Amino acid sequence: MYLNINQTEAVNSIKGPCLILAGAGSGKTKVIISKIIYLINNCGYQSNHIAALTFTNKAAQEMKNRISEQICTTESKKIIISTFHALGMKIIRSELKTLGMKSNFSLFDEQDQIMLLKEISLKYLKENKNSLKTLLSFISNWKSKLLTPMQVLKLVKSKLERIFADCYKKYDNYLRTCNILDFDDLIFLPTLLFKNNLSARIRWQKKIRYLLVDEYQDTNEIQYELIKLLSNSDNNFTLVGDDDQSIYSWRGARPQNILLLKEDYPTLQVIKMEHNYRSSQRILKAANFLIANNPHIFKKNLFSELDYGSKIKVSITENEEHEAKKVVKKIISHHRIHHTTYNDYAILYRSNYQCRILEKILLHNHIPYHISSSFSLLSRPEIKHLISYLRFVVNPNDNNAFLKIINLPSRQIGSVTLNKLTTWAKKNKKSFFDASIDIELKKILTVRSINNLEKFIFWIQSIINLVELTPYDVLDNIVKDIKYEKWIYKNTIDPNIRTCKINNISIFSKWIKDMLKGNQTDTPLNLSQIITKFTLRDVIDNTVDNHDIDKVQLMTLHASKGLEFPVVFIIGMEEGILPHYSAIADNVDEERRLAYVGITRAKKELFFSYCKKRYQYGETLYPQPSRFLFELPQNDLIWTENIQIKNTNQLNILSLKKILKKQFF
DNA sequence: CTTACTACAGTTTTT
DNA sequence: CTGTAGTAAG
Repeated sequence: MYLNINQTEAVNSIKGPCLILAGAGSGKTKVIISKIIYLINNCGYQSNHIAALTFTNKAAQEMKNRISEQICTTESKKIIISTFHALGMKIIRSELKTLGMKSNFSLFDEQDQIMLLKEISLKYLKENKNSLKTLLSFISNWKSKLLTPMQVLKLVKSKLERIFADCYKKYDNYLRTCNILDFDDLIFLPTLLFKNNLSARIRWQKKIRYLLVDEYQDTNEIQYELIKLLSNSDNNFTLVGDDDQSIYSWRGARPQNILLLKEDYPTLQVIKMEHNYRSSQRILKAANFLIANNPHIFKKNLFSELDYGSKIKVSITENEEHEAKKVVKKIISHHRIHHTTYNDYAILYRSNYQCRILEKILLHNHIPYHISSSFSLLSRPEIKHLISYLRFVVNPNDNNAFLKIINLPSRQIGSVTLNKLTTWAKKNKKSFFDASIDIELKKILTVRSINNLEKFIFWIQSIINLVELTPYDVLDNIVKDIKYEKWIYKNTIDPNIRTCKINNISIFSKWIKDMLKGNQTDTPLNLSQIITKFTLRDVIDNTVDNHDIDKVQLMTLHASKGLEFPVVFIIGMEEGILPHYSAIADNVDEERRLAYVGITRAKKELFFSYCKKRYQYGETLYPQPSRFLFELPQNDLIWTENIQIKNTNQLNILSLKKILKKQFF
């Protein structure tokens, strides 16, 4: 692999802490991969002593793929390449004893968290999904500052904070007693462990002798702490980041971590990579113009030596359907003229819902496309439901799973029975499952309820006894016993959706089969591991081999980070969409970085578009073009029509409503 | 206890 | 507009 001077320096700096400030398209992944190979081949590191961390599964997958092209699979498989959360999971699983945990824990996703918090906060907060989300983010933020409920309770200032802190305490108690973890715990527990337990810390420092972190600007406080704790006395690690691509501050990411690093490690080597190998000069110029409107931590001067390239087009469209049609039409003609492949094209958007209309138009025109959403199959209700069954089988204390499966399919156990059950269980501090087998409870239930409940318990016990079988067989038995297909048949009217759902189930069970097969070298995954992998979305999509099939790529701007495409369309360039309503008042910088990420994905051609008219929730809006369009070098743009910049007093009603809502909240 | 209807809220991004 | 959650009738 050819490397330039800076890249070579970045690869060769293996003694002590090393920070690489890598601009978009400067060969960041290439450097990480080269460095890993260098460590193995030239520096005597064993591959199982190297860990590379990323933030998204997609990035981890990409890195795995690229590294297995370079070295043999047996070696590349030993390298830990995973997300922070997946590494946390690995640490927790191997430190169960030290942590005093049982192996059959459940992992809560956001929906589970909300469900639980709703229950907990019932007394304090009005039923309001918004306040639940706020509460959740408070708890998450506390956890990412390594604060326990007790510590938080001492710190609280306002009344509301006090309520939130109480909820945090209850929430935490609940999780611990039911043997449940949430996403934050996957970082929290290992960090706390390493802080308090030196031998555990040394154990892992010996295991991970060289640490690399991609997208370092996205680390939050606790992740930074974890990196510190994992690095041994020599501080041999490499962090790669770009503050202009920090787009996860809503998840607690702190780009300032880049600055802190210099204070914490005075010997830090800082290497800048400013040569962009991806985009035409014009595209890069546009990106630089845009991002110049943001404050900067480090000065950076990104340059390209490629052709100047063709002009950037801004297409003004009538409405969202017209917009989608224009994009698709452009792809068709471009494809024909330039003899490209379909996967040369990417359509990027701010929010997921924007892809629906595109999907419709693409389908209509028989253009192959692939939507990378955050794993669609696993978010389908029929699959989530099955996962709940599996979760309950592994951890019968998982009350959320219990509630989700108890009456689906209907077992004649309705809200009356469940209310009695849950209140009794709470009063007696038992899990719902333990409560259902308790003789005391039966005194307050009707005979019919008792019978129905006993029938269920008897059955689920028989399934629990199957856990020694393969996870695949467990699932198979559940699906058969609850006559799931029949139930779906009965409850789905549309025959297409019906087949789709039934098909999803077989895909799902095939996945489990594949996961068991794929790991034959190590000990096979158990059911608990499989479920947590699903919850973390840490699965490879085998249903479509995206690399072989030629498809137009559709994804959110967030999902596009780290990828590149010859031709990029960014749609919905409107005030309210990009920048998003919720950010217009206070966080435009991050939206700008988002636009920056989108622009820098493009290698050769870039298209923007926006609608003059848009329908949302049945309302008609007349959005203004995004301010970002005006921040670009106008000489490099071609607008499809002359725009009259309207009086911006004419803020549309919806955005006004949203802004007001936000301020009052 | 289930079904069917009505109202209502909601779309930011990910592990 | 669409999907969900809560309510009233069966």
